[in-house]
Amino acid sequence: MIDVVPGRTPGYRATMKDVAALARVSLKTVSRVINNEPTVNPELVERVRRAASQLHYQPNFGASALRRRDGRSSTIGVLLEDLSNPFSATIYRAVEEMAIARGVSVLGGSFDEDPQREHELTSSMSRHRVDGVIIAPASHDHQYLRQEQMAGVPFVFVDRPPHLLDADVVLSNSRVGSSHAVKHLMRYGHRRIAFLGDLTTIYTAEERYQGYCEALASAGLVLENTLVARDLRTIESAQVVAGQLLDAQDPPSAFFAGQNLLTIGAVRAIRERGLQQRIAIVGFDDFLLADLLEPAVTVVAQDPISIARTAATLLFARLDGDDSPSTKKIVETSFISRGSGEIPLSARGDSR
Amino acid sequence: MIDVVPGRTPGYRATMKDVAALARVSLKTVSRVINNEPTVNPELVERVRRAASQLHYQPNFGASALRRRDGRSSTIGVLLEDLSNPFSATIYRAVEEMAIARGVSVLGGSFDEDPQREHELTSSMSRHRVDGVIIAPASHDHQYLRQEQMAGVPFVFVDRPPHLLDADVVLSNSRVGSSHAVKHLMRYGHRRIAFLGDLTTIYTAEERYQGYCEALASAGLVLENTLVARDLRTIESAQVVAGQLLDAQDPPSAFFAGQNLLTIGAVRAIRERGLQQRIAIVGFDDFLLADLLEPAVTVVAQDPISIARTAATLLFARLDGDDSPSTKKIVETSFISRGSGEIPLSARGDSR
DNA sequence: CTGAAAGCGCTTACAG
DNA sequence: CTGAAAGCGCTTACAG
Repeated sequence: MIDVVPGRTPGYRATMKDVAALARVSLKTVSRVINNEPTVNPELVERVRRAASQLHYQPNFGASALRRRDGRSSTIGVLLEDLSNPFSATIYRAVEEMAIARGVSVLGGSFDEDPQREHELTSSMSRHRVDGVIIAPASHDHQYLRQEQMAGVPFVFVDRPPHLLDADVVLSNSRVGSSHAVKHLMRYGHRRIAFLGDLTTIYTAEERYQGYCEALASAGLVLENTLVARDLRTIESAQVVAGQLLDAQDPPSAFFAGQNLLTIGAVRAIRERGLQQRIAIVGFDDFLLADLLEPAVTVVAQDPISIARTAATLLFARLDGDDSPSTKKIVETSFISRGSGEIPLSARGDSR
Repeated sequence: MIDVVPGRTPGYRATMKDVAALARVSLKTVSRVINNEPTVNPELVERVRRAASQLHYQPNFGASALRRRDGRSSTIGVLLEDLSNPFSATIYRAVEEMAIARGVSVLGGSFDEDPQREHELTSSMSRHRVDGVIIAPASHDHQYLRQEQMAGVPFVFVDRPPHLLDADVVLSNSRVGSSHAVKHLMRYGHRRIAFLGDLTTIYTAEERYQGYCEALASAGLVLENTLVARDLRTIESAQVVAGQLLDAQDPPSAFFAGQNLLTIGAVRAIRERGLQQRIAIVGFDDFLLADLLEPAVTVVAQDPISIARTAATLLFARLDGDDSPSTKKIVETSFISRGSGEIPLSARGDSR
């Protein structure tokens, strides 16, 4: 008798009206109780709660948002490169944590570096009337988001900056971290340092390449194009290309890999050739088990949790009314020496 | 003049009414065009589209769902253990792919094995009126979801079955996969095989333990409690416990680890002691780089993509009206021999 | 402290 | 093929 409401067909959901009827109060009183307005007679509150519970009443966020002044949907969008890669997944999870604490749900999406998909997903977010968006964009022209911004939806960019749009952004210091890594290799005597990079269209991939170039330039080294391979995306492609470099006439003595899958690919190529004690490598982005390989892999580590928290803090501040000028936050990278980056040049050829 | 609508303050969004006024048609005609109803004069279609585009009109899903007969929000919930772990993230991503193809957005959430959080997040999904839910539950009593089901919201369980609720479920064959793994170790002569397991409250952790027990029983071996460690969650805890086992009087000659973090912890403990060529180990769940360790790690691999696709296919079939009895799908595991599971018993102590 | 009326943006059900 | 009216579930704005 408590669970079953007679005369209701399956598919039925209780509404405020039903709760009001059962509690013998007006709709508006139910609304007050559900929204915890303090000015309701405790006895009525009790009656309404009992009725709501009996009918398993769940408020309809959509209907409430429709009429509300602020129109808030209690939903944000988190649109990243690929939620199945650890960097994106960690960011998503850290944002989720802060969102939940505010009673906000998260609509997640992955772009896979496809600008078309970015348009579709942001458009979908707009139709769902999300309250705000955290985005690691795939495209390079974000003017189209202007309308959403003007409609009051804050955007916080992560990992990659907005182009032709004024918005908050949280970035890793990719260039400095990369430059530092390459200088580190040079300190161990390396001069022929190969660079493996992701798609040139990706902001961070370009930054990491620039860091590599700057480090070479600072040592008066000439950039050698034969040692640079870009537009690599997968372990396999990096493995093939690194292998070709190692098999060439004048191979590199060290690698700097601009992304963790590329690092792994290069490590595979090096090990295939039994060169793991002779060829140095530093990777951008840490990865699980990097410390268990032999030698353990030296990396430039990002801090995705800090990036996510910074971004979510910015977003929620905007939602709470902060209308100060847009800001750009830089999250520093850290350098983790583990062995593979500390193989000196002289080791090359030693016991071949 | 195209981007700016005079007299509109920031925060303004065009509605169908605005589009109708600009296109000089009725609201209903705009609705027809937006919903691609075929019975509209092409000239009016054109006028409406132009007006919608000029005003940057984006339909309001919430308002539309409110009035619609089916009440569909074009949203599903995907609630998993932890979206930042690779198993959950892969499932999420594969579901996302299928959802996008249907124009459905995904609300994601993580339970972290907390039943309280499961209640909060499912309740939140209900208030958002999601059309369906894919869930890897943390709790063991799902009667409370009955109301949502009756309201027409299909639930598909993944990785863990529903309890006290009739719903579709997609599971890995954990028990068989585990039993196979342990028998594999026995084939290499091992008799003292340690088990490392996750929380006993987790369905799959229990199944894997049962598989371990069955394999021992099938060989007439007695289960030795000193070789069993459960309720382990992290790399660190597994590393400590595995280390204690290895340092004990009569240490195991092999490990079966019921989860990838536990496998990694055990591998660390084994390597700390320089025993990697003497102690065998098989892990449940594959992980990136398992093949690059020395020896490479033998695992029972799950197929999260297949689990996700099976679950999403079931869910969307339900949304399309399938009301056949609930089904239980089993996704087989596969065994990947890489070396660590093929270390024979005789190797123990050889060169210590 | 409580409630009746209007309206959020849209679709339904109907009339022309 | 097109449109005016009603209503989805709720909150606002107001009156008592």
